[in-house]
Amino acid sequence: MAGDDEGAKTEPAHDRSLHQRIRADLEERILSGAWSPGHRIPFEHELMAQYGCARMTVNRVLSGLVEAGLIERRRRAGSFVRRPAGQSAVLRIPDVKAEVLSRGETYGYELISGTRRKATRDDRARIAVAAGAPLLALLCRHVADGRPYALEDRLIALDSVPEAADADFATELPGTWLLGHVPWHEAEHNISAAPADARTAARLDVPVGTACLVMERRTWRSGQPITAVRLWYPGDRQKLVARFTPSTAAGR
Amino acid sequence: MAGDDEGAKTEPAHDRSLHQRIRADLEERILSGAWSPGHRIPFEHELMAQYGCARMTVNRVLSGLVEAGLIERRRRAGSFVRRPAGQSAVLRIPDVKAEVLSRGETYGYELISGTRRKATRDDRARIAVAAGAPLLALLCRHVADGRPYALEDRLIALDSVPEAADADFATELPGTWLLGHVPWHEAEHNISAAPADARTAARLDVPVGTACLVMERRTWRSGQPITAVRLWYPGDRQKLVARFTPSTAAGR
DNA sequence: GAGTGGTCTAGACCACTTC
DNA sequence: AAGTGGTCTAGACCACTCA
Repeated sequence: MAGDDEGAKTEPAHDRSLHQRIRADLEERILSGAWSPGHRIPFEHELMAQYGCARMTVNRVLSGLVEAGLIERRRRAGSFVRRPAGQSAVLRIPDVKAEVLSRGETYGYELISGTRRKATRDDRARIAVAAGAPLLALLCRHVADGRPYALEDRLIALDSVPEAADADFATELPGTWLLGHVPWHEAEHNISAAPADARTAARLDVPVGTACLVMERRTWRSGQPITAVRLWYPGDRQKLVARFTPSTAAGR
Repeated sequence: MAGDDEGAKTEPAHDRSLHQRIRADLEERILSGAWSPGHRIPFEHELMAQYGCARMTVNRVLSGLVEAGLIERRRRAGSFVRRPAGQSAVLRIPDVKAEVLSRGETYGYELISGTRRKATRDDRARIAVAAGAPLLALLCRHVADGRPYALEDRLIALDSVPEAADADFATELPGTWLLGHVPWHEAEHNISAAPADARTAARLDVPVGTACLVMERRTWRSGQPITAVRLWYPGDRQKLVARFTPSTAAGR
């Protein structure tokens, strides 16, 4: 009958749930190379027999592997180990404050300037607002252990987030404030390297021309531009991101 | 009875499957902010009633949202919209060849040097092999539309991948070759900015000191180091990565 | 104690693909 | 035509947590 079990569920609290154990089993075989790319993994009914469970259970596991990008499935043909998608990788970028704190350094923040203006031609290359739309332009410095860590150059579209005009960015991080007022959003990131110009160099307390890591992030909410931010990190000091990738993930 | 339907499945090919429609519905509400962080979304039995389906179906959707990091669930309490995890983001780095081709430029490749040596102290800072372990050190140039695009400085652990000693890296991309011979692996990435030293600048045909984007990738397979690669991109030319993130994803 | 989510079952129908 | 995966059902038991 439904809900009962013949061996599998008599010991549910052993370690993890059944589908987690099956998932781990299959992942191990794939990641270790025991099943190399192109290999056909057992059919659902075979896995049912091996693990003594219902088809829904193995199906759930296999669907998860598809979502993780580890396998692909074709009707009538079976399920196959996928080839890793090129030299691709999934990275994760923490926010600046978390980044500094995770390095065990003290974090500080200063608002250098905050001005309201109508979008210029240059602004509109960074943030897709109408010509003349009101913007808030912020320049902030992130400090780690007393030394400049990153320079933040941010535009906020006041048409999309009018409350930002009244926020006090001298005490509150713009990124944090936005998170609290614009719950979920889409973002696009762009990483490049550039030499520090005179003003940037002075604000970061590095020589002019220092190679900097520049991270640009543009943010939308339902198609409306919210903010565009450029973060300048002195590249000679320390790095930005590190992340390992057990799977291609996020492919779809 | 099982397998039959009362309204939902009479029109299965309409658009997407039922759980995909439910998922899209809920995601839209969350991403648009209609349900802001902390909001309690309907209980499973409420969603069952709303969509006229079985609990497994809504449960599958909600489990997916948990995996995507959009919601969190607590027994007895319910399911709640999560706050976006900091300013984090999931990026994706394509491999160099795909990157160049996707820009619509012609791709070229040259092996500058390939030598076999025992691991030095400097090597071991980059790749965690035993002292004196055999390494293959490769230096390659990626070319886009005839101009140097990136410089690849790679170490391969021959203990882990002995076949690499016989590969012809003058004609085959090291990254591609490794993908074909070391199916799945874990990788760690590190992005920084650095000025081009004299040799690097010459090989990239840029002035000495040009700010470069440096991407370092270290790769393991079941704990065994496979390869460590440094990619130098002239930062003044173009960028490296861009990616948008609808959800926190990959959180676990 | 009651209600939530977490998990699992034993079936079912269907679409699609390959044979 | 046969067999695969894709999806869905109507239950069930359990663990956990809150009131």
